Amino acid sequence: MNYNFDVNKFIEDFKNNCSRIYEKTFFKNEVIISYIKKREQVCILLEGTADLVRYDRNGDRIIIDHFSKNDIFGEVFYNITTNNELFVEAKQKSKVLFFSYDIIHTKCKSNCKFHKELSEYFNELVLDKITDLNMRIELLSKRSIREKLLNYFNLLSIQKFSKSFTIPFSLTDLADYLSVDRSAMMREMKLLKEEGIIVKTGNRITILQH
Amino acid sequence: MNYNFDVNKFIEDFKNNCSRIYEKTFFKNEVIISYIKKREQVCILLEGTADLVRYDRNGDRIIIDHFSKNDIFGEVFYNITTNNELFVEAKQKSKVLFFSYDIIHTKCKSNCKFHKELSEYFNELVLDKITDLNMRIELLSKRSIREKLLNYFNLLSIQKFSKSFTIPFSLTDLADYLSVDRSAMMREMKLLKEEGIIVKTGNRITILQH
DNA sequence: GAATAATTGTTGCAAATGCAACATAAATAA
DNA sequence: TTATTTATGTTGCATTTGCAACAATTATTC
Repeated sequence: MNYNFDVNKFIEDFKNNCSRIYEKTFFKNEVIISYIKKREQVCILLEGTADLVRYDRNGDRIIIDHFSKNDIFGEVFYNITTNNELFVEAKQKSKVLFFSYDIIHTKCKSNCKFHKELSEYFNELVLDKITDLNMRIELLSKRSIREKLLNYFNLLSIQKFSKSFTIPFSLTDLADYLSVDRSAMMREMKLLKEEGIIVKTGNRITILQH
Repeated sequence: MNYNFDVNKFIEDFKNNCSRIYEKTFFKNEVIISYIKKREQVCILLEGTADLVRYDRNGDRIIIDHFSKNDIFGEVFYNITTNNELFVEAKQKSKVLFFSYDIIHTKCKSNCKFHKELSEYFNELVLDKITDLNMRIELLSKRSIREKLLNYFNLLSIQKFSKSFTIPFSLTDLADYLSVDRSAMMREMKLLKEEGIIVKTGNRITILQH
């Protein structure tokens, strides 16, 4: 998406002027942020990919969200009610922008223009986030593994403007994302292949009919 | 939740001053808004309850979201990609505030203070919305009907500050909301009762252990 | 480059879920 | 009030899904 907004220039200016925003790089499997009650940190993913993960009391891992460039995350968007740890983990080398939620809608002392820009940019990102979450809810609402897969493939296809695409997860992670058993998901993929609905070579999928 | 903000007074002032915002009352089963691509309507539910509903290509009804007082909804939050109609339906007599998304972040000609207030209030509501959506995603991620029910009951219990509460849905709708078969859900509720985990009389639940 | 770890792929079997069909109770309309 | 619709509650059976255990392939580390 194009926000008509030069993030990198903006960040440089902001960092020079504001000092309440900072950037950090993370490597694969590092924890970017662990959600803590009452703090109000917000992050924007500038580069890389990351997952919001929880291990629930059965030991099941849930991938609650999957982030890529320009996605926002942080504890402001979450009501922390249980004790189960909730954290965002880098899936590859990632650059992340950190700031506190309150700087977005309050002016800084110097009344700098960067706050205004961040605020506007942030609003766009928030709308995108809500849209993504709604799509994910529809995905999880599908009643069968088959429907979840087909729906997910369809979303990727629309995103990539093509009937062929690579799944941006490992299949193990995809199963956690769709909230189904991995082996059952593999079985269903096999059936979809056998029925001529998709072509699958490794993590690359082509939709033939839908 | 308390936003330290007098919505009703605000609305009166706004309607008198701005004319780009209006309020309407709906009765049970009436369609409040049908989501249309490219339009950018936003609604705030002032009174009553309503559901965001879709019928998918299998004829299954999905309750994508359930709204009560102060919830926001509208097509800005949705990417309309399929042809399946998507609409919000009043579940009881409801009062709804309508306006276009663009009025929130642009000043009106008279530079009135209401825009500023609406903008601030709106930001609070947006955060709440994201929090709700995230909770719902976790709920739908639960791997079994039992886990979904217990998780949902737990949320209600926290919301109502009590181990006893009334389910704000019909059980038929709750099944659609949790995205499970109604009879299977009833069976699971029965088991939870028999195992002494909950007490259930009609739509009233008491959690005994969890 | 060999050893180790992680991911993909497969299958039998048990358990959970959905489907269908129905009975009963409650709410709504005539 | 009575009739009609809608919601709740129940059960047998078929299907789907999850679990467990393993083989094969691909990445990663030493």
